[in-house]
Parts: sequence; C-alpha cells; structure tokens
Amino acid sequence: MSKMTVKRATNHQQKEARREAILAAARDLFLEAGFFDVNMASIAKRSGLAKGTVYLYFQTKEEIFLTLSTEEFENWLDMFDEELVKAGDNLEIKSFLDVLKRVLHQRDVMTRLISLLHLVLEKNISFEEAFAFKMNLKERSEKTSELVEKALPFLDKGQGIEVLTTLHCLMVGFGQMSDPSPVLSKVLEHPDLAAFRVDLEERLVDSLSLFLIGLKCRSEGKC
Amino acid sequence: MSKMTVKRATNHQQKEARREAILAAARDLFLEAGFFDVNMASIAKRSGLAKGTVYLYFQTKEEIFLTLSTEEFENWLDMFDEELVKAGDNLEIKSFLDVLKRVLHQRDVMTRLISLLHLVLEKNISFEEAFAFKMNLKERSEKTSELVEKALPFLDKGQGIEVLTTLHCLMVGFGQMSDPSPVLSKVLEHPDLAAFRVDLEERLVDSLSLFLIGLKCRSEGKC
Amino acid sequence: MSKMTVKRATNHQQKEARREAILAAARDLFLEAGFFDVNMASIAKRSGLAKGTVYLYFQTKEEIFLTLSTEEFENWLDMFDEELVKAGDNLEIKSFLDVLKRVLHQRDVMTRLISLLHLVLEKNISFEEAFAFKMNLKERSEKTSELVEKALPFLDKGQGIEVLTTLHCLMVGFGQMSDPSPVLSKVLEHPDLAAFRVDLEERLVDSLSLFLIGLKCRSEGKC
Amino acid sequence: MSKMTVKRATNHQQKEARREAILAAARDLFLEAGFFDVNMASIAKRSGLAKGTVYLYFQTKEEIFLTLSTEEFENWLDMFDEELVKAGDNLEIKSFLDVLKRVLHQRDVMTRLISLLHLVLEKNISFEEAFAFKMNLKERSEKTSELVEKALPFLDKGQGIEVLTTLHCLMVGFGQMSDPSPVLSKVLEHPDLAAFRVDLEERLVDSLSLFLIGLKCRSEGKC
DNA sequence: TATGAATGAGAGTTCATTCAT
DNA sequence: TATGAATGAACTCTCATTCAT
Repeated sequence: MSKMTVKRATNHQQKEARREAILAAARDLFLEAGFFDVNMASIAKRSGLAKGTVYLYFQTKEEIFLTLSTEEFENWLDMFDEELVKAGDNLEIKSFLDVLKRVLHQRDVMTRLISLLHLVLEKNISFEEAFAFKMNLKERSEKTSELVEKALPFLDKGQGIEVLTTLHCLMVGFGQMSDPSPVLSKVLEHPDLAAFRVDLEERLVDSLSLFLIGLKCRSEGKC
Repeated sequence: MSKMTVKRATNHQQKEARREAILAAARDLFLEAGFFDVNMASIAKRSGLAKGTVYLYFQTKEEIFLTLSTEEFENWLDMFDEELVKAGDNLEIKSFLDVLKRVLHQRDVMTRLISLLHLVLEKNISFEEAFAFKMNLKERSEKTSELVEKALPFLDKGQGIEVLTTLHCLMVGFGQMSDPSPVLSKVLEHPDLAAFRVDLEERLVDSLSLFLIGLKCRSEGKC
Repeated sequence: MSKMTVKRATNHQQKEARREAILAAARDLFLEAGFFDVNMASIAKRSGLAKGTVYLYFQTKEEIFLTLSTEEFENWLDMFDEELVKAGDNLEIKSFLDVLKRVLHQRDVMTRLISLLHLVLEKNISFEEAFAFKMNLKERSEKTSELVEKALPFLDKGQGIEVLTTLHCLMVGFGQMSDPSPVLSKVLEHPDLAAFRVDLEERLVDSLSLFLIGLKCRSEGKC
Repeated sequence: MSKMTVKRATNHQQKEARREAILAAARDLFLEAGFFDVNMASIAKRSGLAKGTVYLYFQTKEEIFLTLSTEEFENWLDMFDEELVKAGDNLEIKSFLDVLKRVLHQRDVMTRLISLLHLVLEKNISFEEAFAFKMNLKERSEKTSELVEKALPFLDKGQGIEVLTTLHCLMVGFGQMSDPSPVLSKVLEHPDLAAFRVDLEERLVDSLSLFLIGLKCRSEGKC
C-alpha cells in the first residue's frame, strides 16, 4: 500500500501549474455537471491532488470560483482588446459586432461562468475578497471601455462602460436562457417550446446591435 | 415541551391561505438572506408551521421556489397586461416605457426571483414539473406578447415575444447587478465603485428604450 | 369542496366490515410492495378510509400486522384441520403431504406473512399484546396437533406440535428464499444462480417428507 | 465543544481495523436491540467515530449489514469446512451432526444475522450489490457442498447444496423462533408457553438429523 | 508541501400518531 | 364515528473544512 504522493511543487512555476490544474478541474466539472454537482472532493480528484492540497492553494471553495470567473473574464477582455485594436478605430456597428462575435465564439466558457458570479458572491466571501475582486474588475474594465469608445465614435465619453455592462447583462440573461440543465434541455425539445430555445450568440449580438443602433440614433438626435 | 398546535386549515380557503403563508415566508427569507440561507427549517419556522406540515403543501423545496417564481411572474404579467390595456394601442415608445416603469415599481420582488429560476430548475426537478412550468409560461406569455405588439405598432407579427424575452434577459442581468448581497452592498459603497451601483429600473428602462428605438429604426428602414 | 365522509359504521356488522377492509388493504399492499413500503397512509387510502379512522380500529401499525398474521394463520389451520378430518386417520406419509400441498396452495398468502411476524413482534408491541397473541396461538395449535397425530400413527403423543413447528420453520425459511424482492428476482434470473431459485411448495413438501420418513424410521427402530 | 479526534487510520491495517470496528458495533447493537434500533447514529457512536466517518468505510447502512452477514456466513462456512476436513470422509450421520453442533456453537451470531438478510436485501440495494452478493455466496458454497457430499456417502452428486439450503432454511426458521425480542422473552417465561421456547441448536440438529435419515433411507430404497 | 481520514452540523424528507373539527 | 391537517422526532446521507501524519 504505497502512498501515492504527488511530487512537491518547490518552485513558483510548479505551484502555478498546480493552481491552474485546480481551476481547470473546477471549470470542467462545472461545465459538465452544473453548479450543484461540483464539490471539493471532485475538484481534488479531477486535478489529481488530495483534498487537503487544494486548500493550500485556495482558502475556500468560493475563492476557487471567484478566481476562475475573474480569470476567464480577464482573458475574455484581453482577447476583446486585442481584436478591437486589430480592427482599428471608428468602426461601423456591424464591424464592431463582427469583432464581438469572434471573441464570443472563442471564449464561450466565460458566458456560462459569468452568471455564476452573482451566486458565488453571496456566500462565504469576506469583505476584503469582494472588495479586491470588484476593484480589480473596475480597473481592468477601464481600458476596454476606452477601446470601445474609440471603436464606436458615436459614443460619448463614459458610455463605453455602459456598453460593457449592458453586454455583461445580456451575457447573463441570455446565457441563462441558452444554457438549460439536462432536464430542461429535454423539455425544450418539444416543438411548442421552440421560442424558448435561445441561441446565445445570435440573440446577444442581435440585441446589442439594436441597443447600439438606438444609441447612435439618439446621439445623432434623430430619434 | 408544550405542543403548540396551529389552528387547522379545514376548508379550501384556509388551506390556500396556509399555502400562501409558506410562499410568503420563502419569499421573505430569500429577500432577506439570499438563496443559500433559505432552507425548509427556516421556511417552516417563519410560516409558523412544523417542518412536516410544509410538506403537506409542497412536495419538495424546489416546488416551493418554482411555484413562487411562477406566481410572481404571472402576477407581474397580469399587471402588465392590465396597464397595457389601460394605455391603449399604438403608443409612443416613451409611453410604453412609462407603463413598464409603473409595473416594475409595483412588482420589484419578481426581478429578484426571476434570476433564481435558472438555478432552481437545475436540481431536483422532474421532467414533468419542468415541462408543465415551461408550457404554462409559454401560454401565459402569448397574451402579453400580443398586447405588446398592439402597443408598439412598428413591431412585426411575432416580435412581441422577442421583446418579452429581451425584457426577461435584462431583468435577470441587471437584476443580478443591482441586487448585491449584504457584503457586496458594503463593498459598493466605496466611491470608486460607483459605476457598479446599478439602479435596476433606470438601466432596464434605458436599455429597453434603446433596444426599441433600434427596432423601430430598423423597421422604418432608416438604419 | 364537499367533505367526503364515509358513512358511519353504526352496527357491529359494519364495523367488522371496516376492520376487514383495513386488514385486506394491509395484506394487499404488503404482497405488492413489501414490508418497507407499507405505511399507515397507504393502508388508509387503499381501504378507503381516513388515516385517523384506521386508528379507531387498530391502535398501532403493529397491531394491524399482528392481527393480520394471526387471522391468516388461523384460517390456514382451519383449512388444514378440515382437510385432515376429511382425509381420515392413519394416513400414509404421501397422503398426508397431499393434504398439505392442497392447503398450501390455497393459502399462499400466509407463507409470506408468517416470516414477517418475527419482525413485527420486535417493535412497538406491549407485553399484553404479545402474551395474548402467543397464548392464542398455542391454544389454536393444539387441536391441529392432535389431528396430525391421528393422521400419522407413527407419531408419539406430543410429536404433533413438533411437526407443526417444523412446518412453521420450513415455511419461514423456504418462504424467505422463494420470495425475493424485485431486485433480487432480477438477480436470480442469471443462469448460474438457478440453485437459489426455490419453489416454496416443492421444497417445503420435499423436506417435510424426508423429516417424516426419518421420524417414522426412528419410531420403528430401523434407523 | 472540545473536538475529540480519533487517532487516524493511516495504513491499510488500521483502516481494516476501523472497518471491523464498525461491523462489530453494528453486530453488537443488532444483538442487543434488534434491527429497528440500529441506525447510523448509534453505529457511529458505538464505534467511537463520527457519523460521517462511518460513510467513509461503507456507502450505505445496507452495505454494512450485507457485509456483516456475508462475513459471518463465510466465517461459518470456513469453520464448517475445516471441521469437515478434520472429521474425514464417509461419516455416520451422528458424527456429521456432532461436527455441525460444534460449529453452530462457536458461531451463534450468524444464526441471528442470517434471518435478517432477507429484509436487508429488500431495501436500498442495487442490482450490482445484490448480484455480487449472491454470486459470491454461490461460489463460496460450492466447496462446502462437495465436502458435505464426501462426508455423507449416501448423498448423490448435487445433493450437498440441497442439504446446505435446508440447513440455511432451518437456521432462519428456528433462528426466528429461538431468538425472541425482549418483550417476547418475558412472555415465553410463562409455563404454558414452554412449547414455544425453542432451543435453536437442539431443534436444528434434531430436524436435520431426521432429514438426513430420510435421505439415506430413500437412497437405500428402504422407504 | 502533501495527504486523506475525520469531523459534525445540517440538509431534505418521511411517517406513526394525535386531536381539533 | 370520521376526518385529515398538523406534528416533530428520527431518519439517511452530504460536504466544506481541519489537521495529525
């Protein structure tokens, strides 16, 4: 009965790898099984570590999900930034939405995690953690806001963040609708319920399109 | 151990009242403490009943929340319908939004419950329950969709439901943002985080306004 | 919401009918679903009475099963007596077993209930109930014992009761083996487990046959 | 609230010991109080562990009892085998029964547990568990069957298993009779009920004796 | 650092029994 | 007599977290 012990992480790199393994395990399990079926035992097992070891890297279960959501969101923003820069300034709404579509496509995990955040932040989170999280979010968003404002010239100063929060809102709302649990998936197969089968990307882009058209229209004083 | 016995509900009316008491207890607890701190023991205590008694009225905890959400949503639709009828056909977007504002104001509980639904429907719900819920939702929505289409003449046939689902989406998305847990509330008091303090009504109405402007603009072929 | 109230049992006959209805419901449910799935609610429902009403006829759940087992056992003994009298004295072992087979066939419910008795008598039974039950059993068995002794001339005085208790033992033991739960039934369908598929009547009669042969042999001093 | 922490079982041997402690606790409680008063809380308490800890060793309550019964039965068979081998082939019935008596005496717990099996297998047992149990039982019985056939030369090929199942049947049947609950024990102290005070060993051996005499007699064509 | 055995509060649910109606 | 709403202790089982090894 030899004790299987994972090799110790002695340097920073190894430790970072462990950390990522835990986050990856949490993400995969969440995507596979939904929020309720993810627990510390399964995260540990999936990441190839012992339960106690997980606690060396994250103090609570909530910290894992908070970190995960943050990282996914930041990665998503990074990619968005990158694509916006590539696309250049003063875009047509259509071109802007093409950028968005590309980014949504490559980071679809984020849309599922993002609506979890609200829940995670309800429980077992200290003031300090929540504060750090929100401040970081705020700072990270500012750059993207500015890029959005540059991309869409009809936006006033400060409206970039408004577009971003609306985008966030649509992700959460349509994300929930488009991502039913297994039981609900079965239910929605019924032909009469076709109207409830939402394609996230399509609806999100379409809604944001109208929202931006409205903004532009209003800024031009036409409506 | 004195046995406190609640007066018995002997007729349909009294039973309905007890049922409502349970739902009210669940709703209040949810509003006060958030989803995770609502359990059958607290619901029973708050409604002044024994735990076992609650199970005479609802078969599972999920059934309570599903019923609650459904009732709140239907009441909300009822009120919306009523106000739409009162307001008459062919409204300006502004008038339509005034109606919406009035209704949102009177039914603010719903906006918090609605984003819970996704979670509730993930766990311990049978196919039959979920199916009945969705079908009922669909049927109930049709009437309101038609009224919306009458109120906003620029909408095509079938776009009423699209407006409704977008409204639903905005409720969920902005509902989450505007309804922070106690800890998060404290966090958001910080001046730097003002941008994250979302006023649900304002943002929801504003976003929908732009969405509708966009729709109208598009229908008129102007944009 | 008219209250469905069963007509009151005002005379002895009606009360007896109610009593029998309860016992019949308990027996049927036990045969259908096994011991663990029989509860007071289902007994009440099946017998068309309210839960409280059942308690007017039997003080506890255990009293129901004790009464049921007693009645089934007594009916069985009655039938056995009758057939033994019909068959006359001084039977061959084979003829005696033919009588037994006939009776077993007509009263197969008893064999399933009898092995429940031990369990019922473990829980929630007062000394008085248990005493009354056993004394009654004893007295009721004496007559049959005598008939058995008359039927099998090689039995000594007092060996009739020994044959009866052995019979009881075989009923319980082979009864358990021959009456598997639904899951176990499935398991025993496997060809390798054929030896565990016991036919109660066959094994019981066969074993008792050998037992009696042994008794006879011994009484004749041959073995 | 001082937290009493049990010394941890770190190696296989210690874990096996803990497992045995749980089984021993379950067995003792069952012998003392009967099936209905054994629950997970009492098993945990008796074995000096927390409730949750018990579930580290056994997945369900039923698994505990199934394991317990299996182990007791196998131990019993082991001992029986051993004694049969010691006694040699071609025994007189009397010598065979002497072996049986010795074994029964040393393993009297088994006779009480064995009649519980039927009940345990009715509830909360998966097909897989039940199948594994029965197959194991079958395989384990084959060896003993062969030894029984060697010991009793008048048995035909295949009759060993028949003798074993009859023995099992007698254990269950007479086991129930000889093992009354506390209340029933008191009842049976009454002089008129002497006939119901069954001595398991005596009755079992006596009945099997006659059964074997019958078998021998029949095989010799004398009866 | 890493382990995983141990914890124990707490979850949802059941059900025999009581008793106001 | 008959009802069935109400009870609440008891049940099995889960799981985030701790800490001796």
